[in-house]
Amino acid sequence: MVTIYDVARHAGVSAATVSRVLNGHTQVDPALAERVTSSVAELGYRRNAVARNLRRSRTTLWAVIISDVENPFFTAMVRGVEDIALAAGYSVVLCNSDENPEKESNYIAAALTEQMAGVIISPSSNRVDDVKLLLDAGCPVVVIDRELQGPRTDTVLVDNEHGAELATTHLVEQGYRRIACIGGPRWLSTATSRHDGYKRALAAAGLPLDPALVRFADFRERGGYEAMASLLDDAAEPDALFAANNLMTVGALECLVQRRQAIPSDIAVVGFDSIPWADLIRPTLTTVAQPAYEVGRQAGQLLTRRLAKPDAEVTRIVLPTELQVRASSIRPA
Amino acid sequence: MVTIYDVARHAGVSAATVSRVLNGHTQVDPALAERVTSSVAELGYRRNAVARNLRRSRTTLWAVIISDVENPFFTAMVRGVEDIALAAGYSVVLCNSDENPEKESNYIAAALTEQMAGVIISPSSNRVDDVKLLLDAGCPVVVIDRELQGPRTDTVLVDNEHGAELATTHLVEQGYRRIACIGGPRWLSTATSRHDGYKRALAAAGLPLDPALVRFADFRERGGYEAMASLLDDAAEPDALFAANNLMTVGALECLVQRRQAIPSDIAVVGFDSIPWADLIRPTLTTVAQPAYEVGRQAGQLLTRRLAKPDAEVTRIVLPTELQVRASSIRPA
DNA sequence: GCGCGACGTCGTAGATGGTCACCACGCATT
DNA sequence: AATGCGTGGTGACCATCTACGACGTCGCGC
Repeated sequence: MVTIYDVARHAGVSAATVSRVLNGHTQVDPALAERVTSSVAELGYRRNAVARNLRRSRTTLWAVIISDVENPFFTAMVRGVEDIALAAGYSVVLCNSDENPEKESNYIAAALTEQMAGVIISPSSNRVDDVKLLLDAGCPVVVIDRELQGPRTDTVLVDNEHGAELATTHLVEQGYRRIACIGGPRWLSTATSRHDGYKRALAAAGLPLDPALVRFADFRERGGYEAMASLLDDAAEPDALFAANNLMTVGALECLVQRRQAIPSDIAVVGFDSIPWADLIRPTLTTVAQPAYEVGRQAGQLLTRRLAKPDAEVTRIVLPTELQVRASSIRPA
Repeated sequence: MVTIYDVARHAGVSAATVSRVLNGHTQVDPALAERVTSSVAELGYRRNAVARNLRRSRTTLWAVIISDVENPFFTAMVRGVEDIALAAGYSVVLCNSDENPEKESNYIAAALTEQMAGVIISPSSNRVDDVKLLLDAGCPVVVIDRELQGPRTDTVLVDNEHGAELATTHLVEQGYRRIACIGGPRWLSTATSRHDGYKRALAAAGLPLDPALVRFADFRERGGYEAMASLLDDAAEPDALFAANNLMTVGALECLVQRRQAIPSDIAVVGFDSIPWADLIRPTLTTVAQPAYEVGRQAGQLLTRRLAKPDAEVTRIVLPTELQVRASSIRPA
């Protein structure tokens, strides 16, 4: 392994000078700099980031802890973060907590011991302690997608309540009256906000809130499937469904297809968060679209800003959602 | 920041003893160990991984460089790698090269300067030099999904040629005669193997290989869409389509839907690599399924093995593919 | 013309936080 | 008393960065 000393010896200068040339903050005699750069090339030197990080006691890594790599929403978001990070000279370490608080804790611990420059996280739980740990250690944190009670951190969210309200109101306007809701885990702000939007729309329309039409699942495909099955089995007799995230929507659809329920004539469906290739599904699917990529970009920008100015005031960004009406929610004439 | 020396002082032992307790290779007096662990807890000490990595001149990070985070095939694969890595005490750093050789080079350079323990890569290009760099630096590499000419590395592939042959033969058996092929970038082994399988099946059936029925695209949705449009516009008049990856299949389907081509009566479709929720697409889609998660697992196992035994002989694993027949390729009576 | 101060450039050396080879010491066994 | 093993401490080392000081040059003022 060729070190900075080898380069120094080869170029006939001190290691400090090599370091200065490499980092370029300080002025160095151009002739020496030239000798250094050519020595670097000749020896094939590449600096040891580990040693560098130790000495500077910071790294150029961002940990992005997401709750599900297989959810297209999160991968799109990661792309947004990535683009900002790269432009700002950071690298992204993607960590998949899998909606598992245990794994999440581990990744947070890793971010600390690895001295990551910053963390972007979509929390799987409400365990605030872990995030506190990061903040106490002076590690900037941006919370995305899900709000966290307690610690004051930069946050990027979407307007969940409004989106859910739009979706439910749309179903009401189409003439549906027994609108079921498959919600997410009650400890996640996204789940409660979307459920609130659903309730608010019902109230605004003067419709009763029937507990028999509500299920809470886990934001995953399997959970959506089972919730739908339970709605059908318990004879709740919904004429429409609002599902609070993309994967649960897919699960519910699979259940409906399997049970030969026609959409939207037997039951209409609106999902929250788009699913890829929604156009290919038959009938095409009405969804509340969220700007996933943009959420990632904004989070990245918030993090770069905080790294530059640690004392900047805490920001909370709420991006709009949009109802995209397709065939699955249009009441047949 | 609390260091190992603070712990040592607090526990009344030397730093070496603290280190030994933390790492646990050597025997330490249980009484001392107890004092150390309680001091660690009391002071909230967490070891500095950067310093540790520097001293040991190795890390516990794997770089997984994939060519597209938004392709479900790769995310499923990453899950497989992750499960193995975690069990073996490593963490996964996910890097998205985006089919861009430039980005890929950057990530490889980062893997080197960051002293990553190993690299798992699905190459976006045939630039062998970068991979050579890793190998020369003694960094173990596992190549996945796409074969690389030249450097002898552990490799995990699927049986692309056979899968493509199965798909094409299936279309032939259904009575289709003008079977189009949308292939991938010619410099990727997956693309050429799948194209070879297509050609072989045609030859076996005694069908001519009509260049007017073949397009080469980029393994992305947009590319598939444009290739399909070109096939239709140039009056190649295919009665069936074999598309060489999942995203291009989706693109082609979108084009067909838009042009009101009925599947499979106007044109039958078989895709390579499953797409999520294929059951919800109408008609349901016939695909060649690959064991994505298993590819990741095997790659992870190969990497752990090589880390344990650097001189183990180079392994090349080829996993089977399987044709899953659904509605899109069944010729109407 | 000379002296002095300022500035720019470069080298020396210490610091970063852990790990581990090596050594020392104590106690038990022969 | 000598040997050996188990245990714990000392200090070198990993590769880099950077504060500080030294040295040389240049300009300005007397």
